[in-house]
Amino acid sequence: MGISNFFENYLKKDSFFVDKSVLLSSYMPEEVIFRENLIQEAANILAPALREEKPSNLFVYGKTGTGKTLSVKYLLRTMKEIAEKNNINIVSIYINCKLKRVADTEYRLIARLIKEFGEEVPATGLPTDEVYNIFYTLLDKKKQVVLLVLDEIDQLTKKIGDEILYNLTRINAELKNSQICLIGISNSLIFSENLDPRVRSSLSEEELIFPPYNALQIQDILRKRGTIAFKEGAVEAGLIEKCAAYAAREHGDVRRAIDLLRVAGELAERAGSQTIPITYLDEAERKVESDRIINATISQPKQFQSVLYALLYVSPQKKNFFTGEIYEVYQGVCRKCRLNVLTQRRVSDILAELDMLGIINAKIISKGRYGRTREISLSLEEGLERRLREVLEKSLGLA
DNA sequence: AGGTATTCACATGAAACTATTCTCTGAGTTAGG
DNA sequence: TAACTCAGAGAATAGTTTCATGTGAATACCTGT
Repeated sequence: MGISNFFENYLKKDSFFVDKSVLLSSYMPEEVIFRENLIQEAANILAPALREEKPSNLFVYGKTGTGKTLSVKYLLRTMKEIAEKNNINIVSIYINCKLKRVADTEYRLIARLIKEFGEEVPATGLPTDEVYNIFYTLLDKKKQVVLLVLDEIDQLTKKIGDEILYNLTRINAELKNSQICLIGISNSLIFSENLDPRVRSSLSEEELIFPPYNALQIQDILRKRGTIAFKEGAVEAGLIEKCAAYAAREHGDVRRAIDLLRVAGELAERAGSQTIPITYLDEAERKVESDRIINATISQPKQFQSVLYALLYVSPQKKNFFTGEIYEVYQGVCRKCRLNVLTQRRVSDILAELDMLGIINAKIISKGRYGRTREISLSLEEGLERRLREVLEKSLGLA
């Protein structure tokens, strides 16, 4: 009874959210503000595609949340509209190379491309060059310009090297009808430095760098989205400013700022408030962070989790630990939950991964005569640490 | 004292291995004509 | 004889092991004063 009452009330209670989707990362605004110049430049580069000529390959650099993906998608969308209106055959394909089990290997990337052309290819079992051949013939069936966007391309090469990129750049030579133009998006500014020179030169014929937004720009963006997302007057004075300041502090990441605003809204709504007070921002920040860590953790394999559990297990007693110490504890954890014990080599890698994910802080230090190791410290909030421990105990089947 | 050589406890890299999931191929089997 | 079945070969992938090499600075060991 209580529950159905709750739902009734929930429906009646009018929310200050008008359109929450505006604050999700999937949202595509009508206009991309503060990026007009860069978009114009990119447009100049890609425009030949409208004349069915191959544009130069383009590379887009910039930190997370600087509007790279959004701008490129926006540009492609407009180009597509124009192309359709004028009966020009342009195919644009957007692929995020980071997506696990979708496009994070050579085989899967090509398989994904084939799928974009409407054919299916099995997830495994076929030799890679077979898949390449299918892709070639598919691509060359009719005359067209293909704009291929590879987002987070640095992740791809980090994982499997730059051979695919080399193959992709060479495709054009083999095609009779079609032309393929690569647009790479990378978070890392130094990405192309450790690339095969041949690939580098042909891949980054043109480059664009997206600088971070400053606090004022972030404010404007937040305000713009806020007015669509919330009812008027829902946002308390200073909220946007503080939210922007938080994000600007971290290299001007707008995505983060928008997340923060949304979560603060959700928290306020849940608390039954009519407006979003500034005070919710801190909690929102904490929630965003802990959700990120919990999610990252539960999607990892058991062995990974037990290493983390070992860390959490000793953390109340000490502040800093070394790899060797953790390995000792980890072995105990494995025995308890009947996992086979991995080598120290592997555990070392797992610790490095935990560092990458920002769950632990690890620094390689030399203790002189007493060797060289990682100095690890756990800097999680009390509440999160407890929650994480519970999650892990459950997942590992510990009482 | 000042200089250098060792040495520790791992880090980091590369290659190879394992288990799983999947395809393709072709031999053997079946059933209908 | 065409259709079907099913085992075996071969791929891709994630996670791991094995082997090999690298490394920063506290200490041990000199050396000449």
